[in-house]
Amino acid sequence: MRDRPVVLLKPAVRRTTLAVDVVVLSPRVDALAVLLVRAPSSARERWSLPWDAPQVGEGLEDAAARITRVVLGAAPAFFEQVGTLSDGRRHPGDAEVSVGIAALSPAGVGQPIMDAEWFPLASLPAIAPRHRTIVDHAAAVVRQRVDQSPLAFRLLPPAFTLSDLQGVYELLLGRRLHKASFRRALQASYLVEPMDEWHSEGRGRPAQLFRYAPKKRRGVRRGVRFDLFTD
Amino acid sequence: MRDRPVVLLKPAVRRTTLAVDVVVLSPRVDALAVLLVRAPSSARERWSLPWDAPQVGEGLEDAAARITRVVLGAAPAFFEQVGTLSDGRRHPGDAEVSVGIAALSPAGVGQPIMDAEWFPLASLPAIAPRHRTIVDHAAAVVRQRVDQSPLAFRLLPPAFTLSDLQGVYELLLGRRLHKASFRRALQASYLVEPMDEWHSEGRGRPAQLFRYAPKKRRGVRRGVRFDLFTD
DNA sequence: TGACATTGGTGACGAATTGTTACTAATTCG
DNA sequence: CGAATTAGTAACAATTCGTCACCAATGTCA
Repeated sequence: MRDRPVVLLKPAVRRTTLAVDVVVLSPRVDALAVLLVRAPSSARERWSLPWDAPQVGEGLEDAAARITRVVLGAAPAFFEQVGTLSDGRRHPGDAEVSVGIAALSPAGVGQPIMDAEWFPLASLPAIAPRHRTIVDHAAAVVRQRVDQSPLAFRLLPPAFTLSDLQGVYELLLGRRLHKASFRRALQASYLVEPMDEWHSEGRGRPAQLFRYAPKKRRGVRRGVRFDLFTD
Repeated sequence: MRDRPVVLLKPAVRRTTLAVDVVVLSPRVDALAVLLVRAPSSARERWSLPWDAPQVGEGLEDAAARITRVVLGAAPAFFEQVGTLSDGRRHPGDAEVSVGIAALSPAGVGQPIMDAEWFPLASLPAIAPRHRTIVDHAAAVVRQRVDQSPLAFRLLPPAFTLSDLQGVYELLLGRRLHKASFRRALQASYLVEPMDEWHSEGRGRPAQLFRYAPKKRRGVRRGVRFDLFTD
């Protein structure tokens, strides 16, 4: 055991500079995309995550919603904090502390303002080091939560086909899923309900539309799944 | 779609007051326990979470480690951020923003200082509202991550019996597990390896000691488990 | 000393779940 | 019309899971 400090803890708050950095994620063709904004020409990198300080009395998620509305024109369907950073890495506004927030937005909702653009997660331009860290955390958090939270449904419009849903899961998980298994598991979960509409996309059989409508789950308590460990 | 703002986003950092609030968790007899410190008599509640502001240049987890060392005399085995709060709820130091951090410490490590005490998670004394929120978040995060992360091993000494391990899982999950199933799943996961030591606790057959020694997992990629949804 | 209580540990079997194959259905294209 | 394409499902085999039953090694106590 280590030596005990002689003086007790005398806690005190400290003033610091704070920013909320938002990773807006949306499914694009064949990849998850992140919304970046063009930085002022004085900045070191051309692009950055949308960010701002929370206003006085404004919650962190409220700030994230406001920032997203400004750059996308629509509030995201879902938020999740992905971590608060106070390492020394560079931030575009030189904030000492950054709160990273992932915001999920369905495909086709909103329209980026002139100075904003979607970039596939796998091929981002250069951004400030702290923003890079935040994006990586956001991707990791979303991928890790995808089968514990209805995240996938937040990346789709209210009505969707099961193929759409499977496609989003495949995007998020980064691997192909087997159609029959996917549907059987979904069926058993009572998470969606069929609508009376069909969607025809040109070729092939029209697909039935579903909506996210989770029913009370029967208490399916299972044993420990060590096979789910991620690290 | 909503109206687009006429002015673009002009991001700027804002100065604010920051605190790191630590939820030190450790398994006690039959329950998870939280370490609380006695508050100055001027405070509104008698007890509070250990907290402080991070020093200049000190990372958030580093601050949590320092705070824990002061009150427990030992650094925790594991940290996890459980969320950053900027709601209006009251904080003992009136910080505008709190970073909540869960710190896991094995049973029997360290010794609380005179003004600190363990309380079972289920029967805490009155604490500031924001601290209450942070504790609840910490418990939820730990319970949710327990079968994705080797959290349980961080609540045990380096050598432990399988009954000990099962006990920690039962504490965290809040329900009994079946011995044979638990061991079979653990076996298949290659997370532990047996040592050449046995532990005799008085009555009953002595138990073999194991250590946490995760082997490379064969890529057991499975289908989506909708049955794991927590909300 | 020898039953018995207590805790550790495992084989085995039926039930449930999962991975896969192979099929049917409904549509467009040429 | 038939081929191509996408949607949807029945059914079978392989695997995993929940449980029961049992054996092993120790302390307790009559």
